[in-house]
Formats: sequence, structure tokens, C-alpha cells
Amino acid sequence: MLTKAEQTAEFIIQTVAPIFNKNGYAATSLSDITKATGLTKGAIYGNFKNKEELAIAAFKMTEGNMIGRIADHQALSKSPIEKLFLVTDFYRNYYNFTQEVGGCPVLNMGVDAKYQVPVLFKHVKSAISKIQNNVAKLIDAGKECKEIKEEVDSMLYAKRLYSMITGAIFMTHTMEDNSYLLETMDQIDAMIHKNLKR
Amino acid sequence: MLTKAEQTAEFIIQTVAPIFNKNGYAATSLSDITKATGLTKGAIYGNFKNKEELAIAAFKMTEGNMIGRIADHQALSKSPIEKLFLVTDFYRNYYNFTQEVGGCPVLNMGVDAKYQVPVLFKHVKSAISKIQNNVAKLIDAGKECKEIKEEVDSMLYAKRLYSMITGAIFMTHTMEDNSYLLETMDQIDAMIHKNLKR
DNA sequence: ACTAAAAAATACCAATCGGTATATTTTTTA
DNA sequence: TAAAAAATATACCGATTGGTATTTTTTAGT
Repeated sequence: MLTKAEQTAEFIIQTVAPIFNKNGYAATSLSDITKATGLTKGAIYGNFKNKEELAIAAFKMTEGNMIGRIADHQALSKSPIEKLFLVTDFYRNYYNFTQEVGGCPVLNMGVDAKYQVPVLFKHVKSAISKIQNNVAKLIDAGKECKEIKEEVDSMLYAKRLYSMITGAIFMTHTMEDNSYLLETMDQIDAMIHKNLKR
Repeated sequence: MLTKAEQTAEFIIQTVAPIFNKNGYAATSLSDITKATGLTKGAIYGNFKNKEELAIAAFKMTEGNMIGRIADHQALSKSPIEKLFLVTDFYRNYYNFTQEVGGCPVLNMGVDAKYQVPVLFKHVKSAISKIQNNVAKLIDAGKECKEIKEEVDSMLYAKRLYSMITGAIFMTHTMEDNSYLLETMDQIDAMIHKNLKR
């Protein structure tokens, strides 16, 4: 059973995560946080050391949730190459998904935290590495079960894939046009068929 | 001849642009601005209505400068398809180029201004449109002089191209790894050769 | 060189910032 | 159910925020 404090901490994180994600670290004030949660500074600082720690906790929660959802979606197939297609399939709905959390946390915090919140920025980098490594492992697994060409550079394609995805996320969010995301996923699927599939 | 005020305004913009670009709008304070310029608030507010107007002026300057450099680089060839290759060539050096100005203004401000500074955000969107339209026009010109296949959707490819570029910019900046940019430009060049070239 | 106008510096404003010490309330345990 | 402990609220802190009114300095025209 969760203690009261654990419940409150979780509630604060859930409430505050989209605010940090939308507005960025500096533009999110303690009064934004107390207003949104209906709690006072006492409750906030009783559960978190300071604003930075809260922002990091919020990012980690959103990131974990996101990675969890990708993993769940990948579980729909046993085949590595099919899991790859399920990744693009996941990102096809990413515009809707990110509306609830106020945009892509990796993109937003990658830009926002870089010169402002170095510790948070490290978490962003490690989130990117996680996702990329997941894709690279998928490609390697695909090689082993003869679905994917032996000669493909798995890390190169993992980086290509995630770079294209991130670009599409930025473009659909700033141009408010989902076609970037959809188009890019088609493009990636074609790339998988042409360059990876054996 | 420029008046004193015009000189000062220009100096302020030049000094302040990289700061806004790095730190974002909210995280750039008036004291950051006065400290960097060596001027006082009186001088700042004598030349700009408020912080927002200054941030917009700074973005427009950096954006104009960037677009100007792309245009200059494109001028190295008369051939539309060669100009396309010169675009990727430009972005191959983008990591160095953006170090001086503190990152990519379109990416940084696109993320930063979205929920914070709507007017600035509009300028970002229009900057993206400008670049994309430039690429689309290049493709159209390439069709007319029989360098590029008649059937290619020029706007589709312009969007693809810029989306990939932006993704690469984000990735090299946050992972601090220039290979994303270089790799993506190779990938785009290959795409031009395979899908666009006649 | 003198003067009018423009520009920049100074001094100030209320509001808000992140954070803390203390008091009060709520929860847990005996 | 009473006491101890945990959690939350209150009240406050100095520093900083963006912005303005006023004074001083600098520039430009004659």
C-alpha cells in the first residue's frame, strides 16, 4: 500500500508533467504548480527537494510511460521486423498521444533543458539512447531469425529511424499538420522493406 | 547613414539573439540582456517596446541571416538539382554554423515559443514555410529544365527533406554528435539521385 | 559653439520568483 | 483512542522579474 506522501507525490507528478512539457522548465513557476495541483508550497516541497527534482521526476514519468507504450505495442508481434513496423505504427498515432501530455517530452525537454537544466538534459539523452538501442536490438534480432539482411548496420539504421521520427514530430507539432508524421512513417516503412528486409 | 538609435538597436539584436536562442524566451531575463549588452534598461526600452518585441526582432535577424546564407550557397550553381545538393551541403556545416548563434533558431524557437509567445511562434512557422517553398520551387525549376522527373510531388519532397533535416539538427544538437547531420545529408542526396533525378 | 531633440542612465515600481521556518492538520501506530 | 509521526498549510524571506517615469547625457542640425 502506498503512503499518503507517495500518493501525493504521484499526483503532483501526474498533474505537473504536462505543464513542464508544454511551457518548459523556466516558464513553469511554483505558483503554476500550486494552482494546478490545488496544493500549497508546503506540500510540494515536502515531497520534492526543489523545482528541478520535480521537473526531472515529471520527465521520467512521462518518458517511462511513453517507452512502456511502445513496448506494449511491440508485444503485438513476435517477429522482429514486424515489431519494427509496429514502431512506425505507434508513431502514426503520436500526435494524438502527445496532445494529452503537451507534446513530445524528448523533443521539448531536449531543446529546453540543454542550456538550462543539465541534469534533466542528461535524462533526455539517455531516453534517446534507450529508444535507439531498442530499435538496434530489434534489427539484430531480425538478422538472427533471417528476416533482415545480415549486412545492415543496425545502429546506423536505428539512428536514421529515430532521427526521421523526431524530425516528423517537430514538424507536425510546429506546423500543426499531422501529415508530416504519417508521411514519414510511410517513408520509414518503405525503407525497412527496401533496405532491411531480406 | 544609420542613426545612433538604429545602430544601437542593431547592436542589441546581434548581442541578444544567441541568448534568446540558447536559453529560450522565459529563461532570458532583462538583466541577462543588460549584462550582455552593457547597456541599461533605458536603452533597451528606448529601442524596443518590450521583451517580446526584442525576441521577435532577434529571431527575425537570425532567421534572415540563415536564409541569406542558404541563398548565397545556392548561388554557387545555376542548375536547380545542383542547388538542391548545395542545400544538403549547407546543412553539412550547420552544426558549426549554429554554434555561433546557439543552436538552430527554427528548432529552438519552434519548441520554446509554441505555448509561450504566440506571435514569435507564427514567425517560426512562416520561416519554415519559406524554406520549404524554396525547396519546392527548386524542384519545380528542375522539372522545367528536365533535370527532375515530371511526376514528382515537389511539395511532398520539400516537406520530406526539411523534416529529415530538422530531425538531424535536433539529434546532433542533443546527442552532441555531428554524424546525424552528415548521415542524413548523405541519405537525402541518395534520395535526390534515386527519386528525383531524371 | 549653441541649442533642440534624441538617446541612454538612473531610480523606482508592484508583482512574482524559488525557497524556508514554523504552525497546523492529518495520518499512522500503539 | 491517545500520542507520535508524518504531511500539509501558512506566513514569511530576500532576490529578481518586466516595465516606467524622470533625469542626465549624447547626438545632430544650424
